[in-house]
Amino acid sequence: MGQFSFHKSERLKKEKQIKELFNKGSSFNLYPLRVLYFPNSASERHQILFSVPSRTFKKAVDRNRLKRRMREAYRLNKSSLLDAQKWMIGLIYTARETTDYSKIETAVVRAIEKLNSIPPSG
RNA sequence: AUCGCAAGCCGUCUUAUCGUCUCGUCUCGAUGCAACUCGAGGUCGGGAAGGAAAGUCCGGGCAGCAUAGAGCAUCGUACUUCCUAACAGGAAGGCCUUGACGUUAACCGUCAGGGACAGAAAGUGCCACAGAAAACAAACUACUCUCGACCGAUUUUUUCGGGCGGAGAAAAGGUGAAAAGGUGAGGUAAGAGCUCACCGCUUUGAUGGUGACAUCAAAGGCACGGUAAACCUUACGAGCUGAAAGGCCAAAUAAGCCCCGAUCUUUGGUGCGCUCUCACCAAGACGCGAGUCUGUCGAGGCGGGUAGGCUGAUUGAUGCUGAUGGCGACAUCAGUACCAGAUAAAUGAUAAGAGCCUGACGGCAACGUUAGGAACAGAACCCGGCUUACAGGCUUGCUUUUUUU
RNA sequence: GGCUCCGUAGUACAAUGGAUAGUAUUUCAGAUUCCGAUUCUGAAGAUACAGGUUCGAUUCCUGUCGGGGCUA
Repeated sequence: MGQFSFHKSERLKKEKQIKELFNKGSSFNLYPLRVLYFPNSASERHQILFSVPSRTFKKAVDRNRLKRRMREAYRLNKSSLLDAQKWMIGLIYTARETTDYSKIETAVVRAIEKLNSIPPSG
């Protein structure tokens, strides 16, 4: 598996895991994103989900484009995420207007740096 | 050539690097006698959003449930004929209507639009304000005198005027969206379809047309205001629920408790929203009885458990090309193609170039340089329509202005 | 994905098809007060949008736009 690939198994799909992430996970804001994280016990890999609220973006085209940009930024930068702790990560787009790819990429890079600075729990 | 309108069609492309989904193929691994099974992968090959994928406004396919018959209710549709699997869709036609042009006193004709276009002489309701009156036509004002008595003038008779009573008639009355056939002539005390001509209306008949309807003729004499996108009537149609439907596999099962209702025979219940017919079903004990207990059936709640995968699901009323039939929507036949299949949801990111559009500069022009822009919008079981959004381009028709022959 | 309901002043609600769209509150101005509050007087402010039916539409019909609710 190449270092820039992004396979299905790296996505967070099970409803139980998603509920666990939203109920027990910690979070921080990093414009234009909000990052949720929680230690992952079910998988050997980091797993991530991307979300754009339909309340703020009514057209499906806009939602899909933002999710694709977030996913692309994570795919190209995920190799810098340390493997000491396996995380479940949720990236939620909270800004009210669309932003271009470069701004999303810098936000994702800073989010990964912040996750690396968190010490692994027990 | 230019400006606008309508209809139809198209609605960016190429390359490089990294990456996603899917089908095939190959390699490796697992189980194994063997694999058609499962998993991982590849310098492998093919494919991957739209004209509206949107809104969810109609109609079907497909699936499950329900289904004894009749009537009613409810919902929908509404000029005619045809197309279609079906439709509130489409085609052709009829009628009404708006505008322009032609000719004119009009009728009429041509062209371009619009029309939810059954029934108002089956019944009910409503018609504000204004107006005499708003719906069985009657009252009021005004009108007339073949009438009556009275008063005044003249005063012999007669004649004139006035109000009162009576009779006639429904023509006039500033309103209003709408005023009870219209115009003209006759007629009359005054008038009136009272009579006549033309127009309109109604009825009947004939002819043409599949039909909506049209044309012609005769008769009736004016009754019949508008509103059905008010209730309603008539005709026709409709069982309900939607892929979170449904099927298979795996996993997990849980009894129990509470509460309400029904239940034992001249009655009650169930069966389709209601009624009728019809069919089917319906316990024991105690007690005179009311009722109580046990049981059965049904609805709800508490409690406890599972919510993962496969299928449905991408070959179809399918697309393209041609021929034939039809005014046309469309149909038939032949050939050819396989063209997304995701499921916390796949098409992206970066860079370069070509073409397109706009502005600026240079140039007579072709064109060049430079800066910017590229719409509406993302499949979610599948089709046929409708509606709405849309940068830019192409074709056809009509129109405005201008030039040449 | 499917079903369903609703759009009236800044806000919460009214209004048989009949014209000036009403009530409360809010805002503004004035009066009262030494200054405020309260109170009084006056003013401003709306039928989501576009068509149609009707003499006349907030109301009836159709289509857009927006919002809410339900649904394993």
